[in-house]
Amino acid sequence: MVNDLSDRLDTVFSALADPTRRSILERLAHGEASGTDLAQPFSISVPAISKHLRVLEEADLILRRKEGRTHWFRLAANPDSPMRDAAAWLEHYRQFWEAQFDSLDTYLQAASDEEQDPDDSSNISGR
Amino acid sequence: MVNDLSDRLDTVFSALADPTRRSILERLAHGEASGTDLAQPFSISVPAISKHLRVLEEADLILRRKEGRTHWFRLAANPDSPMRDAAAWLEHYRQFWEAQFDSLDTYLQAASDEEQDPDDSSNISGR
DNA sequence: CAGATCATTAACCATATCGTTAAGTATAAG
DNA sequence: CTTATACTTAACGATATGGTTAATGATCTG
Repeated sequence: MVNDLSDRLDTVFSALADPTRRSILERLAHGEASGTDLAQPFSISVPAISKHLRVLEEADLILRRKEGRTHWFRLAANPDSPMRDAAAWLEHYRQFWEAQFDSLDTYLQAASDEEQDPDDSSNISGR
Repeated sequence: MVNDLSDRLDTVFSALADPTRRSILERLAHGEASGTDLAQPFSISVPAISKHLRVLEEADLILRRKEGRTHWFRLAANPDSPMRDAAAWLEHYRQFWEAQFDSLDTYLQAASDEEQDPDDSSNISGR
């Protein structure tokens, strides 16, 4: 099990860096599915899917339940899902990215406001 | 240059799956820095840093500006940054994860009034 | 029991990744 | 011109990743 935040981020980002694994997660967002269900849409072999499922499971992104010979998989939704760590990490940068993206707009808006509203001395940056 | 969404997600998630690269991005969030600046905090060799910078650059996460012999790097903040794709992808799942984490009655309530959480200020999805 | 089904593990291969050291390129400074 | 500085490229090695086929395990079904 992965405990350190940086290790968790490594693990979750690399788990998400594969299109087959992202597809599997998308499928699981619609509900629990068996290994066969999950393998069906792909042209790769069943063992390859099995390995992807293992990667997702070890990243704590999915959970496995065995019922007879069938393995059922579902998204691991819990308060310390590594997905939250990833989302939090990205969110931090999203704010930066949007601030940068908005800066020209904001500048132009501030410049035009200044003509009508000279009282604007506030700092735009939130961080 | 990476164009397909799935390829962009592959590229950005794998770029983010390395702690050194995430550290570099964190450093660059504070402002532009030279290669030397960026290499300084790490115990790895300068060529190793150079490679990480190339990976981030090719993922369109950073931009390079050459001034004499010095290379200056900054975060690539633009409307179609792949970081946005990554954030949007995760955001979709974050909602699912939080919905699952919330209690059953919250789920039932959400199902009955079928409205968005007014507290949710992080909707960045363009779709 | 015998065979079919669901899935994993083993063994292998090709390619990618992350690091190294050594050499090369380009620019600045003495 | 010579040397120092900033950085990249080349060549290499160890390990990881993503796929394959073949074999194995475990459970259901006739």
